[in-house]
Formats: sequence, C-alpha cells, structure tokens
Amino acid sequence: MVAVDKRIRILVVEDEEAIRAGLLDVLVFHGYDVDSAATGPEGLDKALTGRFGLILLDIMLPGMDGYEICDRIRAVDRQQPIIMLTAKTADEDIVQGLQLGADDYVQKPFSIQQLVLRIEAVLRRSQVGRDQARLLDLGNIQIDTENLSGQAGGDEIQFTRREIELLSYLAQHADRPVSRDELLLEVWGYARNSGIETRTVDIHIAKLRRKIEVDPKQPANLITVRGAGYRLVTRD
Amino acid sequence: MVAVDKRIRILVVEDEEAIRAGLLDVLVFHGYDVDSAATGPEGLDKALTGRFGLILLDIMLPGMDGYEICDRIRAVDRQQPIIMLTAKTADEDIVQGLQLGADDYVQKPFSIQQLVLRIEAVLRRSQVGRDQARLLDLGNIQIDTENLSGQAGGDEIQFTRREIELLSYLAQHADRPVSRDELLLEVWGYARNSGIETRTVDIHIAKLRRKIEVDPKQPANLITVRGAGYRLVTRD
DNA sequence: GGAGAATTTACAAAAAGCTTACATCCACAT
DNA sequence: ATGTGGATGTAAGCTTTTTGTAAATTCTCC
Repeated sequence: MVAVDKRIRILVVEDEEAIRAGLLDVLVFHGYDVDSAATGPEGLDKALTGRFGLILLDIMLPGMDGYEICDRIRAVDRQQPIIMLTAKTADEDIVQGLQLGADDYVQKPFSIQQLVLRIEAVLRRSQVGRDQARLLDLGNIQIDTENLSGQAGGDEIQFTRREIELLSYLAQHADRPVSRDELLLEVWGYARNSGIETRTVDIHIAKLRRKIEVDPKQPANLITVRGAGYRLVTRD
Repeated sequence: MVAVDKRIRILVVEDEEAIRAGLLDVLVFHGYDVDSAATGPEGLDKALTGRFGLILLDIMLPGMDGYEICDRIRAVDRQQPIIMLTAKTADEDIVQGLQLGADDYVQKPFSIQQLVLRIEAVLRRSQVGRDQARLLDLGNIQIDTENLSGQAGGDEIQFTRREIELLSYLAQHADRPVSRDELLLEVWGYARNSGIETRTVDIHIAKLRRKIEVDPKQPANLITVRGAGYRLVTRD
C-alpha cells in the first residue's frame, strides 16, 4: 500500500496465540517490523526497552491489563503512539470510558483493512507532529472527536462541532493559555485584531464547562487566565 | 491490500476425506490456489496465519466446531470472507440463526455448480472493496441483503435495494458517524462536494427508521449526529 | 402503461451559533 | 478597605444552519 523505506517497528501485546499470530502475519505483510509479547509484564518491558513506532495493546492480558501498561508507558514517553484493541463486551460502557488514554482504539472484531487504516493514520499523525489526536483524555472525561461524543462516569455526552474544534485546539496547546484572538483566528477563522467585539468564545467556553466540568463554577480543566485567554489542563 | 498474486487462495476446512479431496479438485480446476485442513484447530491456525481470499468452513469438525472457528477468525478480521457448509438438519431455524456470522452458507448436499456460484458471488463482493456481507445482524433485527428482507421479532420486513445498500454501508462503518457526502459518494455514486443540494439521504434514513426502529421518533440504532452525519449502532 | 421506488420540492421543526445586555469578578490605585 | 475600570460570565432572544417529513414528481423495470 505505502512504500516504507525505513521500516517502522510495531509491538503487538496480545495473549491469544491465534490472534497474535494473525496480527504478526498481517503487519509483516504490510511491511512493518514486528515484535510481540504475550503477557502484560512482558509487554511493558519490551515497550519500555525497545523503540517502537507504534504499540498495539490488547486490554485483557495476563499479569497486567492494557490500561495500566498504557499509563506506565505514557509516564515515561508521552508521545509514544498506542492503539488499544478492545473487546466488545457486555459492560461496554465501562470499556468505552476507559479505553481512552491511547491515541486511538479499534474494537474487536475488526477488519484488517480498518486496522491498517488506523495504524497509518496514527503513524502519520505522530510523524507530522502533534496533529489533533482522535481521543482526548481530560482525566474525568474522555472525548472522541470523531464521534463528537464523550464519556464521563458512564454518561455519554454529545458535543457540537464547534465545541470539539475549540476543545481540540486547546488540547493541542494544552497547559498554555490561548488568547481569544488566537482562538477566533484558528477555530473560527476570523482575521486577527479585526476589531470585532464578540463574546462568542466566552459563550462556547461556558458551554464546554457545563459539559466537561464537575463544577462549572470552579473549573478544573478549562481555566481562565485573566488577560491572556483560556488554558486547558490535561490529566489530573 | 496489495494483490501480489492473481490467484485467489481458498482454505477448505473439512474433516471428511472424500469431500475434502473432491472440493480440492474442483477448486483447483476452477483456477484457485487451495489449502486444506482436516481438524478444527488446524483450520483455525491456517486461517489466521495464511492469507485467504475465502474460507470454506464445515460446521461439524473434530476439535473445534465451525461456529467457534468462524468467531475466532472474525475476532481478528471481520472482513474475511467465509462460507459455511451446513448439514440440513431438522431445526433449520436454529441453524439459520447461528450461521449469521458467515458471509454466506451452502447446505449439504450441494451441487458443485451451486457452490462455485456462491464462491464467485462472495469473492466478487469482497473484491469490490466494499464487501457487503450477505447477512447483517443489528441485534434486534437480522437482515438478509440478498433477499432484501429482514426479521424482527417474528415479523418479516421488506426493504428496497437502496435501503439495503445504505444500511450495508452504515453497517460496515458501524459506530462511526458517516456524513451525507460520504453516503452520496459511496452509496449513490455522486461526486463529493458536487454542490448538489438534496434531501435524498435524509428521506431514506427516515424510511429505514420506520422499518427498523421500535420508535422511529427516538431512534436507537440509526442515530443522527448533528453536523457529522448518521451513525448506526450495533448492539449484540 | 402502470406499480412501486427514488428523488425533488417545499415547508416545518429543531438545534446550534451569535449578539446584545447586563451582572460579576478581579487587580490595582487610592 | 474600598472604589474603579477593564475583563469575564452568562441569560435571553434572534439568526442561521441543519434535519425531518409529507406530498408531488420523475424514474425504472416489467
């Protein structure tokens, strides 16, 4: 599909023999360099010692589950691209809510085609720089920018496109205050310093706060930096 | 994704020596590359490690039955074309219900001619790229795309061609909102951004809702994602 | 040529976005 | 502390965009 001159290394962490073997085969066929691990601890060890362009992480694993592995990898390398492989189980909500923290996820059963597409998308994003990730994890809420939806404590929340765009932009520049002018330019496409006097940004910030903050009156994630703009705090 | 070899590889999983040998002969004669397995585990192993354009799967197998093999293949690759070979039993309904999960099924005893026709049909569908499986399972309703019919709680529902095509496309991209543009392109074949102003998609969505939703006013399966398109929810 | 299907038209309803208006908050000078 | 002015929060109403759907029209396949 894509000519890969420098081979990209992918780590597959999956305990089911058959699935692991299948994935290895497919990935090698697509020109990737592949390593694998069958247990949680082994996966974490390889993830931390090896240098992988991408890690495919099953959630149900012996020894240590995928969420923990993901967290511990992220603790060391925040940029490490990770795709979670999630089973579509009965307690879908829980899975849904927790499966974030990764760059993307693929639900089992998945088509090879879909998996490869997602892999390429994640790799592309990680190489270009930090483009907007599909999944945003704000600690108490997880957001799927593709579905315009989010999960907070089992509840599903719907967002509008503007809200997602605003949130994505803030997330891309997390922990730094972003001015209204910059937001108007980057999210709304208005010319900078156009003299336009509008409260639009504030209104949208307020709407977002009502959706993502536990106590909108005392924002924990979407912080006002007086005179400078707004700052999004990621991770608690 | 990349066609390395023109010849299509078919895996035959069948324990009865005579039938297996016969199938091999016929398929080779028709120009396919054929591999075979005589037991369930062997079949699963080959299915997952080899790359087959199609898998013919007997149901009664030593070691592991065809349903389980099918499920486990699908756990890795949802798109893998699979045809089940089923014996004609008394309780046909049960068989009917269970054999969803395969792309198609052929009842034994079958004629060679019929089998080859089915094989070609499945391969054609899978090669066009958008491989619409013949059978769709939306949880509360099962749809046979070939008969343009569906079953919901004992009632039979008739669909039109467009409705099925629309539903199939949404099913292939389940749980993700699909835009009108994409639907117009993929289902209707209109050019994207053609500036065409049409409510056709909406109309068909409305018709589908009336057929598949318990309460069309409050859709549970065919969800509107404002500003993004429509999303089909598959609940099993 | 007719029946059912697909599409367009036309309008209603709903949701999102934006502006206005005013309340409130905060930093700072007094 | 206290007043002050600029910055921020937000309710209410208006505008625009998007979606739902009935009805009329066109298309298509026997």
